[in-house]
Amino acid sequence: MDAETPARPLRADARRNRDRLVAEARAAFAQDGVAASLEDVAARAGVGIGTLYRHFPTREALLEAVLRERFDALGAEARALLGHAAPRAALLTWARGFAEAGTTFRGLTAALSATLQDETSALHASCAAMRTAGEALLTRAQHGGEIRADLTVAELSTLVFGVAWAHEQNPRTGPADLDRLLALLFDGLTTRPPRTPA
Amino acid sequence: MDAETPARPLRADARRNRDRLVAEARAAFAQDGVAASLEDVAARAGVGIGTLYRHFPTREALLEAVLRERFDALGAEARALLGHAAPRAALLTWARGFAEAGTTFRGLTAALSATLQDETSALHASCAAMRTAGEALLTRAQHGGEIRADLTVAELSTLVFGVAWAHEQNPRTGPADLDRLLALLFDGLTTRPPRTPA
DNA sequence: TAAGATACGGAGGCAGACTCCGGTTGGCAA
DNA sequence: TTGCCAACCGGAGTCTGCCTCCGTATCTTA
Repeated sequence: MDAETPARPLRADARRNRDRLVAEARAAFAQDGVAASLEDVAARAGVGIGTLYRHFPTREALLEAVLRERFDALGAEARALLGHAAPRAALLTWARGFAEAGTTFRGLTAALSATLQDETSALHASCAAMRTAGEALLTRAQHGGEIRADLTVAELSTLVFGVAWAHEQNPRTGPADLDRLLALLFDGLTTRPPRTPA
Repeated sequence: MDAETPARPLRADARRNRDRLVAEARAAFAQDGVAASLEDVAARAGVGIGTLYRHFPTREALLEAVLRERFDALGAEARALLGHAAPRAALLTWARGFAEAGTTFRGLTAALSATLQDETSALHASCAAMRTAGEALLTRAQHGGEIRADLTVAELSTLVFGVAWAHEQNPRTGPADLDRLLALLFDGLTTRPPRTPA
């Protein structure tokens, strides 16, 4: 599970190439979305396409390497939120982080959503900690009576990703719009006395 | 708005080929999703790829032809729902139809969402009536006090498409799951006394 | 410094989008 | 019925990107 310490350390040139590939992939994904040309990534990094594929057999593997740091941070943040006094607010904060992570690159939500179905994918494993922490936050908020008890983690993730994706589709929106959509999701579309902020 | 009556009627062979292309495209999209190979569509229809591109310059144009009937029916249904006694239930019914239309073919929600941003696209025009009818339904439900007054049509469409997309991502789900997700969206995730069905 | 394990690179095969233009044909006028 | 030509057809060709394979180059270690 720790790609940083394989049985044998990488040769110096291999290590160098791998690092440059990750850096250039990040730039390419940011510019062109997750569908960026891998040949272009290799060219930017000054290596051949064969080298890219040796290090990262699939696009998802490369994506995972690029996102690893972000995911780790989000998992840690989620665990920290468990100590937070307000369960519902903590869950909402986690959901926002989850949604934002999914919109880092254009098309990322779709890629994540697809690979999360596939338990053999590198991205799946990489997300697991983040989701597990989310589950704990959800359970706590439900025990506190602030979030409906019939909601499952799967449903919550699905909805949050759906909102993140929908937000990503509209090029004219900003972070405030994502907050607004998440608030609508949490509060619902129906008129009822607003819950006082937790 | 009426692509069926151009300045000059199509020549008999052209008409025949166009009809076969639409029929085969529907089958191919149903089988392989909206990313189905257009060369394959042309082959199934027994015409050259050039013929396909002459009739439908873009994948969206072909998609529009395939979906036209469905969209027209949904617009009509939405207008009929305006006479419905229960505004909130009527809006929810429309939302479900909207979401279901978006999941007819795998990948359709994404395609629709993308082209709806582009006012020059054929799909955009084709959806306009459907969305306009939805706006009327929303306004009515808001005037009745059943749906929060601060919700815009744009937000509602975004959220419904987000839910439809998220539902489509999970291959293990059925129509009942879509209903459940839409119910969560309408009612919200927060615990409050449930609204009595309108 | 030499051997061999490790890594590199890009040619090449494949697939699908889209264009272009020589050849074909349906439909109308005489 | 015939002849004409605008309208239409078809698929070869070009381009882009994915991914594999293997001869060559480089690093590491003894």
